Amino acid sequence: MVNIKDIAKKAGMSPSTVSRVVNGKKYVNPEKRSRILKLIEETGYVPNKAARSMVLKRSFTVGIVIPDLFNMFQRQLISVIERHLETFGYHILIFFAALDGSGDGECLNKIKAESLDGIILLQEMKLPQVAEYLAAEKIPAVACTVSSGVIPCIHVDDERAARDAVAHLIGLGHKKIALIYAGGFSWAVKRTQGYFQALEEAGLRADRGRIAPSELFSAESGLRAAEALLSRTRDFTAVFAITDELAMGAIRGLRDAGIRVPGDVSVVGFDDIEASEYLCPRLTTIKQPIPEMGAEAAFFIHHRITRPGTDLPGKGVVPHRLVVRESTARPEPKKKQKNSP
Amino acid sequence: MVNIKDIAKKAGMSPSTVSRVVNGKKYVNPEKRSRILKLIEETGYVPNKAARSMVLKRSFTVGIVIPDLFNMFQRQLISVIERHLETFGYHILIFFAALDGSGDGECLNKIKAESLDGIILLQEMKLPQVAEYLAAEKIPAVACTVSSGVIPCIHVDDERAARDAVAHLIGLGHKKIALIYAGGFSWAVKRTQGYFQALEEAGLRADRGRIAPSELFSAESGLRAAEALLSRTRDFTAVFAITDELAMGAIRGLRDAGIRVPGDVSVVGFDDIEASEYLCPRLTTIKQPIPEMGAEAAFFIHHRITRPGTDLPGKGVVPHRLVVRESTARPEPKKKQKNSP
DNA sequence: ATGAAAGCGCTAACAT
DNA sequence: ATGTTAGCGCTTTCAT
Repeated sequence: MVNIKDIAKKAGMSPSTVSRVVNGKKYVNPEKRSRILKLIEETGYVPNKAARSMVLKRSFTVGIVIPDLFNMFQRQLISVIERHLETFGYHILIFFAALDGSGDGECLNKIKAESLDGIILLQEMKLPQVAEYLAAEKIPAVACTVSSGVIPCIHVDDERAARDAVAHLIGLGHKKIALIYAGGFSWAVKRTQGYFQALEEAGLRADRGRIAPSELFSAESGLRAAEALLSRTRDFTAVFAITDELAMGAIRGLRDAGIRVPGDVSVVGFDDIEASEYLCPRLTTIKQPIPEMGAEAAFFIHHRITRPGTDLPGKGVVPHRLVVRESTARPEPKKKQKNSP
Repeated sequence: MVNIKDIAKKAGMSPSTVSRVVNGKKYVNPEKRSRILKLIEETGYVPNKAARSMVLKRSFTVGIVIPDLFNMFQRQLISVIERHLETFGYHILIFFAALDGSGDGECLNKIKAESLDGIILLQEMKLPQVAEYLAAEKIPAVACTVSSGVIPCIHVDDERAARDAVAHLIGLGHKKIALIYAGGFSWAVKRTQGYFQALEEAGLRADRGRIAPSELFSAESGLRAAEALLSRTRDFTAVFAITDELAMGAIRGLRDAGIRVPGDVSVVGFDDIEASEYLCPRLTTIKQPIPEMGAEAAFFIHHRITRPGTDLPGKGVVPHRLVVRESTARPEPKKKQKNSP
């Protein structure tokens, strides 16, 4: 690999001069500059990042911590963040952390070793040392969708959004609304709280039998949850799944059981992932503005790196939106037709 | 940030000793070792990666080059690769490259700056310099699903698989089979070739009017392609889409036009992404063994890094499999019922 | 405007 | 078994 000394030697100048050229500093003779530039071009020289980051004490990379089992929404979000960060000239290092926090310590060590310029959390780190380290080293951090102590967070109002989703169902006339949820994230508990609130506000009581826990956040897991729910009761006309992926599995489970969606049962999801629009029926859901969230997270980190001390503009709460598609409808007047004749 | 000298000073020893402990070398007094270990524990010391990689001339990171517009299949693949590489102790640096190769040069520079230990290509780099650089620097490289000159590649036999997919349709009795495709990748052209071959083998002639190009590989783009196809002709009973995502959009387009799938038109995809099983109807498709492919790519890179000179075992061709689900069926006997009465 | 020299944190000869 | 030293590639004073 060609290095700065090689260039200097070929140009008959010192490494300092080459460095100045590379970094666009002033005080260098235009002729020499162009000669060096040509040499760089010819040799394909690129400064070694490790050396650079060692002396500069900046790594030009920002870390993203994500759950090891990340769902589609998170995947989309990561992709957006990466693209933006890339634009700002950062590299992205991905750190996987177990959902249960068991790998937090190890993850922290990896983070420490990198001397990151900034970090974005898509995963809640339970380990207090993480926040402590970040604070002590003054490493800019933002969380996105997850809350992590004092670290600023970009997110929708999950509780309110979930309430909106369930309220939509109630508004349609549903009274018996099932819930499919999974745990492990603060947003997940907020969403289930939103469900209960909506019920309460409407004077409906939550029936424990209609609450179906899912082990993970995968579609398959949602399918299992729906099956379990169905094996227990069929006395509901709507389902709120706290993520689209869960809803995706739930719809499958419902249909497999011969239940029409939304004919017999309406389904609402949360996230609005790409696939939701291609399900059948198209999924009614809460849209999280992924592009905005990702852009904001990336921008904020960049801003804090280049101009430290800046605060997150506003509270970091981005607007959600109920997207009504085809998976929700009014409940059918009477299920048992014995009244009609 | 605490460094090796700090530890050495606190322990009253030299940095070398600390280094030996950290790297698990022999020849260090057990007592001193444990004292140092305790210090490391207390201070939370972690060796600086930049410094380490500078002297070792290894970065402990492998790069993954992916298309800037990566599809769901690629996303799943990346995720598998990352997990495996992580297991081997590598960090993963993601490089985005434009589909058209316009960013290849810039991308190469970034790669150069990193002194990567290895690189995995999920994107075809058109720029010859990339392969040259990799060869010159003896940086292990594997491609996955894409072919890139002499770089070994892990992939299914795309042409044959596509042929199998279309042959399945033909076997069902279909004679008028449409194609939805997009370009930019060698696998994409192989798949379309497979389509033509299957037709030819069956003595069917390919009708240009039934070939629908899609701009991108997104579901939305597939939807558009289906709409365009439909606006031109309805004279087909089956569709082969060269990716599941395209198929996903195509099914949507078909259904929106009041066409039943598979009642009126059968659809086959390619990839078998997660969502395929949750579509309606469940998508019949060619399964690429993502877990195996990812594992193999990661393993190969690790092997080449640790024991250079090793060759890719076999040709790197992994088996595909036709997964028959619900989106394909025999064509209905006669569309126009004027014959039946 | 340019070069010499120091130093970033670490490892690996080389001494001892 | 342990310490001393040099050096990885770069940037940055500090001289000149």
